[in-house]
Formats: sequence, C-alpha cells, structure tokens
Amino acid sequence: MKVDRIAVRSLPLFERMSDVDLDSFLDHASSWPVLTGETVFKQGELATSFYLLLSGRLKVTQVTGDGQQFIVRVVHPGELFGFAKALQRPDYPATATAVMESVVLSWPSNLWSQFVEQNGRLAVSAIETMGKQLEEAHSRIREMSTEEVERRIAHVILRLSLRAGRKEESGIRINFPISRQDIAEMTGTTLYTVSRVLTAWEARGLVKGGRQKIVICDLPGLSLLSEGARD
Amino acid sequence: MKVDRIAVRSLPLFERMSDVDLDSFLDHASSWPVLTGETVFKQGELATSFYLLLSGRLKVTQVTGDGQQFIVRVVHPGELFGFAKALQRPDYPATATAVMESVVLSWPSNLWSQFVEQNGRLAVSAIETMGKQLEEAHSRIREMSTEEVERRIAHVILRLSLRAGRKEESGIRINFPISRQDIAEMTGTTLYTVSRVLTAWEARGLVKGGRQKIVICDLPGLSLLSEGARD
DNA sequence: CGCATTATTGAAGGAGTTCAACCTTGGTGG
DNA sequence: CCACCAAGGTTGAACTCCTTCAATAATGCG
Repeated sequence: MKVDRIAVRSLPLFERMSDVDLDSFLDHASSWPVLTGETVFKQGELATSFYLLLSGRLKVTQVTGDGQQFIVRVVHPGELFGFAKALQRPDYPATATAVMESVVLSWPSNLWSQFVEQNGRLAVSAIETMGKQLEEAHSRIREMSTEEVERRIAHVILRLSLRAGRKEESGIRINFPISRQDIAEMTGTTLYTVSRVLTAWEARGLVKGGRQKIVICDLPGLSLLSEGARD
Repeated sequence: MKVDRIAVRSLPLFERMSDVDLDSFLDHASSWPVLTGETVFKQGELATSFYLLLSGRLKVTQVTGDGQQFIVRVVHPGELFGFAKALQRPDYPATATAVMESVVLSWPSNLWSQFVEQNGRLAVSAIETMGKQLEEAHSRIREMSTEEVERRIAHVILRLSLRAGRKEESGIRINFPISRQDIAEMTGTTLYTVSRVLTAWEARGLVKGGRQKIVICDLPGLSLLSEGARD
C-alpha cells in the first residue's frame, strides 16, 4: 500500500531526516490496516519486521509463565514498536493488539541496523524515543515501588490523557476503548480494585466512567491525588 | 587522567568501532576514581557529562517527592550511565553513588549527539544497550505487577548474580556490598520483609547472608523459587 | 573498645486480593 | 425494532500478605 509522505514527515521521529533519506527509508516500507482485536505480532513469534503506528491505538501485552497478563505499553500514533532487533532478540517479547482500527507501517527487521548506522539523525531520534520509553518505564517502577494503588491508577490515567486525551463537553476523554481490566494490567492491581477506585472518584466528581470509557472531569483534582494529596 | 585503550576496546559497547573512531572518542574523555559513598552526579543537577563505568559498582537512586528512595538500576563495569541528553533532559533524573571504589570515564554531554550521529556503530551499540535496559525495566514492571515479594527478591538476586556473581567455596557471592535496605529499594518492599525472606532462605540452605553480603548456595533452588515453585 | 550502622524478630494493623453473586450495557440477529 | 446475551462492571465479605512500629541483637569500623 502507498505511504503518505506528508503525514510521515510531520512525525517527530523523522522531522530532522533529509528528504532523500526519508524517501529511501519509506521505499522499503509497506502499510496496512489492523482491525480492532487483531494482532500485529504475537509473543514468541520470529521478529521479521519492525513497525510504526500511523493511526489508531495498540496495546502491547506479555503473558507470564503462570498465565498472568500485563500491559507493557500503549502504542500511540507516530511511535515505533516491535523493534526486537534493537534488543538483540530473534523473537518478539510481547504481543501487539489493536484496541481500535489502526494503520501500521512495517519494515523488514534486517534493515534496522542498516538504517540506524547509515542515518545518524534516525539513530538520534530512535535513541530519544527509547530514552523516553526508558524514562516512562522507570516512572512506572517508581510508582509501583512507592505508591498506593489509587495514586498509581491516577498516574496511568493522567499519562494516557496526555497522549490520548480528547476534549469533550463533560471533560477530557481517553480517546480509545479501555476497560477496568486494562487499567488493572497497567497498574499491577485487580479489576475489582480499579472498579472500586473509579466508583469512589465518580462520587467525588473527579471522573466519569462507563463501559470501556473514562472521562476526566477534574484534572487538577486528579493531579493532586496522583501527587499524594490525602483526601 | 590517561585512558587505557586496551581495556576500553574489550567492552561490548566499542568492540565494533574502528580504531580511528575509538581514538577520536577517547580523546575527549577523562577518567577518574570515585570512592565508596561518593556520588558521580546528583538528582536535579545540570547534566554536563555522560559516563562509562570502567570498574567498581554504582547504584542509581531516585528520591520521590515524599522522600521515599528507590534504586533505578545498578551500574556494572562497561555500562554507559548518566546519558540524560539521550532522554532529552537538561538535568540528571537520579543520583549515581559508588557502593565500592570505582573508576569512571566521562565526556561532555554536548558531544553525545555528535558522536552518535557520526558513528553508526556507536549508535547501534548505544541502542542495544538501551534496549537491554528497557527489557530489564519491563521485567521489573512485570515482576512487580504479577509476583509476590519472595519471587521478586529471588529475581533481583539472580539478576545481580549474573552480572556481579563471584564463585566462592560456599557458593556464588554478590561481589559488592549490598544491604537489606538496598534489596528492598530494588524490589519495592521493606527491609523487614527482605530480612525475613533471607532468614527463611538461609534456614532452607538456599543462601547465606551477612552484613551487606549475600552468597547463593543453591542456585537451581533459587531459580525454581523465582519461577514460582511452591515450597 | 565503643558506637554507629545494619540486621533480626515479634505483634498489631491495614491495604488490597480473592471469590462469589449480581447488575449494566450495547451489539446482533430474529 | 426490541429481546437476548455475552462482555464488561459493581459490590460485599472474608482473608492474607505485607507493612509498620518497636525493641533487641549483631557487626565491624575508627
């Protein structure tokens, strides 16, 4: 499928790349749609490609040996994912699933090293992308080490609202379907506890819930809570 | 201080770099010793340099707003650290402290982008290094999400033994001073719980404790435990 | 040797999990 | 069009793992 150069050009990852380099990069790419619930790749599969999300939203999940699932990250438009080769792995360590209709770009895995070596700007961008991810991962570790469940849930929702928040009449809505179970898998708790916390918040007017839906009504209030304000 | 090229050459980070590139890289570096308990940089300081640990051992810690400390990572010889610029940050997000006598190499921060852009192999290496860190961070998140304290402690100790294990008569010793408090800050628990777990393990012959000391006596047994074997 | 640092251990309490039962929602097809 | 029903959500009660606090013991450095 043909790739829209204008759309790609505007992504942070490529903004500093020359036109010539961008063209040679995109020449090897192919783009295709992913329907809700479909997977781009599965945990344990051979890593034949690396990807860029053009539109939509994915969740990247891991299943542990004893069958428990958790969400490694949410992929937002413009982000690279599935670059297992950068981790020196032959296989994908996790599964990428579309939570809404999405479009992805893909390249053969073996081009990764070549592109990075040949194109310094891409390398710097890739490192910055990974750096951001690393920082976010450390934030999650810190939160899980030191914070109670309620604050962790607040942090996750605030983080999502930054990258997927959409203003509505009643507040800022997380702009993709997300269940209590999903939030539980992002915060290391159970769907029951998430439900209880969200119900309590709704009673205090902080958020408005719904089936696979969250709307933030009182952003400052939620921020305060995430920073450990006692109520 | 003069830099030992032979020693640096053998590090994974530089093994694929040409002699000329390595020389130009090392020409800008300076090396110096860090005594036990001293810091290389402090959380919040302006990130003037990035570093490579030549020998010894560091812990990288963060203090949260409400005064709780936790260990972001342990830096082993040969690893890059303090590359805040890669995270697009002006300041260091954490504090790096020597837990034993160490030697570090440092470069001015502003050379980071330049080196990465000009030297594809370094870029690939740096990305692989960050990839490893990212993978480890995700492991920690997974463990904190899904595992009980005992298994998390087992994982941390096994991970440390891979990178800092030294064979002794009685077993594999973690080759740097590490307290119960340290392990607690790496696993998101309290020093009391760590103490209780280690005492129980010692009774079962899995490890041998001591002041700032851990020796693994039964590696297979500990591995089993980390994978969730019920006792 | 003295003392600060680190480690152990008991008891009480609490935050969150687990299990079970029940309720809501919205998409599908009859 | 609306009734059905599977997927998602709520809520109560019991339980448990871990924390917290406090008191005591061991270690090794200066």
